[in-house]
Formats: sequence, C-alpha cells, structure tokens
Amino acid sequence: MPELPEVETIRQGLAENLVGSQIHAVKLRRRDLRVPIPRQLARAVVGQQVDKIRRRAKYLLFDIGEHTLISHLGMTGSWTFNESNVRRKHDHVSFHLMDGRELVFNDPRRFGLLTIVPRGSEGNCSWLSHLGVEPLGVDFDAEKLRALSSGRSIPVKNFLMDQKIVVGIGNIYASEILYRARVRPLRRVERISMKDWRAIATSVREILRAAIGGGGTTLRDYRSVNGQSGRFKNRLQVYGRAKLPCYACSTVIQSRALAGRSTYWCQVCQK
DNA sequence: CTTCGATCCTGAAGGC
DNA sequence: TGCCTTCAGGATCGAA
Repeated sequence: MPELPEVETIRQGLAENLVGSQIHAVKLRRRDLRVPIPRQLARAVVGQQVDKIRRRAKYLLFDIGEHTLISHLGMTGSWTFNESNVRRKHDHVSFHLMDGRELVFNDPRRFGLLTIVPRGSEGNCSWLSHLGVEPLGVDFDAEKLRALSSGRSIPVKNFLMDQKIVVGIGNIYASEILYRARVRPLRRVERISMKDWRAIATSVREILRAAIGGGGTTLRDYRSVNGQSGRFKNRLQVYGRAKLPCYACSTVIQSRALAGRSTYWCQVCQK
C-alpha cells in the first residue's frame, strides 16, 4: 500500500498527535505478521514517553524511552486513533495512552512489520541496514543513479523500485516518475543517458514532494492518521489509466505486468 | 553475482 | 444472491 509519500504523511500525523504522550498499556491481539511481533515489545514501551517519530525508507521509527519501535505497513497496514470504541477486524495491536486515547495498528493482509530494537542500534538492524539512498536526501542525484546502475541491465522501473538502490518508490510512483521524465519503464538501465538520469532524478524528487504535499495517494485502503484520503490520486497521469488517453498527447496509455506489477506508460511521450 | 517469478495474506470487484 | 477468478501502494526467497 504505502510508498514514501504515504509513510511520510502518516509520520507527520503521528508527530503532531503522538509525540509527548506516555504509553499506559499495550495490547497484542495477533502477533503473526510478516515476522512475529516480539512479546517483549509491550514491556519495553509501557510507562515510557514517545519522544520522536522518524522515517527511513518506508519504515516508521518511534523513539520511545530506551527503545526504537520499527514499523512497516506492507500493503495494507495503517496507524489510526480509535475514536469510536469499535474493535475492527485486523486491529492487531493497540497502544493505550495515559490520556485515554488508543493508537491502533491494523493490517488485514499481515504483510506489515512491528518490532523493537535498542535505541541507537536501529541503523545496523537487519531491516534497515541494507537500504539504499533516500531520494529526498542530500546525496541523491543523477550521478548517484548512474553509478548505482553500472553493471546492471534491469528495466529502469524495477531499478527505481529496488529498495537496496533507492528507497521509498513503489508501484504507483515508479510509473508516474518515469512518465514525467519521459522515459519508458521497460528501458534497461544500461541504455539510459546522463541526460535521462538527470530527468529521472528531478522527477523522483518532484513527484514525491508533490505527493507528500497532497497527503499521499488513496486508491482503496490508505488513510492518514486522522482518517483523510490522499489527494494525489487526482494528479496521477498514467497509473491505473490503461486504454485511456494520455493527458498530453491523447495516445492511449499502455499497460503491462513487469516483475509481476502493473506498469503504465505513454508510448509517444516516453522514449 | 544478477534477474525474475512465486509466494505470503485478506478483501474487493467483476464475470457468470 | 452466490460462486469463482483476478487483482491489490510490498518484500523476500529460491531457481535459473
């Protein structure tokens, strides 16, 4: 479900609504996510205050007392405050706060992750240690992309979605980024010029920034912490638009599965 | 080593 | 209405 802009939107919502709160109790209802939620998670955070919420790639990092809680949303994970006292299906974990509020981690497909590590050690834990460059960080640029692509021959869309190379880009934004950069998703990275790498690097930043500004993209499940839909879905140019006319040139948008993921592009605007 | 398909899981949507 | 198939914002594993 969530790519970098959605995770960043959730991070901002949690930063506004959770930082400074003290945890009163934790309820683990279902532990078997992608990997089991450690039992000691509750003991580690109860009585502690949430100091900071950070993001690395598509992971959320909650600094709480002596620990850092690490969460990944997989395809369908969400963090919301339970305002209605209704227990929904797939509410796997609840954090009851001292002020009476309840923060819930819900994840129907259970591809998500929730674990805990000692604070300060998160950078070398197995979940975060092999991640690639942050696309909105200072060391992301066209030269970096070209260097990372050397010796490889995968389609550029797969390259952009590989979290060991560059983090945060998923299936929606990969198609949108390449449309904006005017590069076809199937083009192999060995055939991409420096000029095109520059267009791609610029598009990566512009699309992700614009999507964060719009509060992310909601196709079905995704909601921000306060329950709002992402407005960037109205700005999608190609994703989900197979057989519809390109907004720029009216040619029908192509679609094809690539590495098992649906991929969209304009045969005329993109080369 | 790289690349690619299968796989984990649940639910929504569409065809008949 | 129901039953069946397909597909879904991700990441990992193993085969080639």
